[in-house]
Amino acid sequence: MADSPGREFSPANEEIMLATYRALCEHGYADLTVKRIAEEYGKSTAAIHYYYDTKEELLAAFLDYLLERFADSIHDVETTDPEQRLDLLLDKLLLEPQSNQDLSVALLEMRSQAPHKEAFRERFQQNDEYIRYMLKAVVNHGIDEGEFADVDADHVSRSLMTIVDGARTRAVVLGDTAALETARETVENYVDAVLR
Amino acid sequence: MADSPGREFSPANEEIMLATYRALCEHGYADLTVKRIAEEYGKSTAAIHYYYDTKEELLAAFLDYLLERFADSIHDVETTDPEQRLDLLLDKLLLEPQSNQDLSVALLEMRSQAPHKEAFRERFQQNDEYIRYMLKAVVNHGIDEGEFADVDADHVSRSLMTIVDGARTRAVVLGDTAALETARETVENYVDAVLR
DNA sequence: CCGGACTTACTAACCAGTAAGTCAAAAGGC
DNA sequence: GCCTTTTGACTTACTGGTTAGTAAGTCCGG
Repeated sequence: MADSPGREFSPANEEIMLATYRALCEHGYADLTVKRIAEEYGKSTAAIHYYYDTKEELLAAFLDYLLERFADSIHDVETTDPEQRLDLLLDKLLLEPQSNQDLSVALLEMRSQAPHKEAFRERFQQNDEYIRYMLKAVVNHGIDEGEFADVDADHVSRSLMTIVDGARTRAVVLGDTAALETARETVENYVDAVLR
Repeated sequence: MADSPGREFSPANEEIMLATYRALCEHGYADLTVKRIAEEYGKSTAAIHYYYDTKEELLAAFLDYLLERFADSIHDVETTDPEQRLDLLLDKLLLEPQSNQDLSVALLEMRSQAPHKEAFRERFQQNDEYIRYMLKAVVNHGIDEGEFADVDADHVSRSLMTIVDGARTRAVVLGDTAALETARETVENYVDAVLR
């Protein structure tokens, strides 16, 4: 699961990913051009096309880069006590995005392109599946230990992700900076009511 | 509150709104051009510019058109019993979008542009405020009648909208056709747990 | 002297918006 | 009731700007 294609990651590649990241935060996805990425990269647009034939290919690679890092940071939650572990996971999902508003904006723009771009859709689906898998695991663990009520872990984790996605969407669309914290409470209420 | 600017709605204007609607559903927001709207309209691009100086102005008018219609359909929920009325409102919010997937896709694309386009942001904010106002009203009504527990109606309505927005986002981004129905259950659980 | 990592210069396509002209129907004068 | 003029609703043709992607050449390290 580490890296899917064989090519990945000369140092130049990593620099292009970082340049794409900066260009994306600065201009948003809708105004993200190869030229702007090249400017952040400090070279010509043809230098970008030397590594990536098309813009689409570059952006697919960038999504891999970004989502893999996010999945890794989720994976690093080490606490094993279900109660505590679920709390930490929800913190990661809901309080992390506050640290980079520009990225959240760009990510929603990219997410909204999923219906039109299969490469995007696949990656967002895979990422969502992975996070829900982690949530299901901790919920089932809690059930086994007798800490949580005997619920449908799949349904609960879908509900949690719905609240997470809703909060992220509202934070971006409405500029509601409190949306994530509010949702952190909502999700706590929900967990209290359903799991305990 | 009926119509804000003075100009609105010669029959030609209405036809352009419908043409924009069709072009948007067919091509998505990212690929929405004046030319494509003109094709749906059956006239030249200059015919569009005869009525709207800029594309931005046209799209702002279109959002007014669309969101006003949606607000009207929410307004038409007539039941007064709080329990039943809340159910009907949530049905409208969560089961309506299933009927037009293409529009849902385009709307999320437009929502994701809110941080970059003030005209969009204002309109989505106003729409959200109106819907939350309706939800708050019914929750407070239920509290007054002794049907609901004495909760913070503002917080509850924000939570409900977070679930609604999350479900819509997931339906579009992940192509999860069951997301809205799943969220309908989630929201029912939440209402049960918090209000009763 | 060869090949990887570029650069400069270009193309073809597309975009929003404009300028100038067309045409039918309404308005106005008598 | 007829002629003329104006005006509203366009069309065709165009502009300047931007885009992703390409072709051909350059330079430097091994």
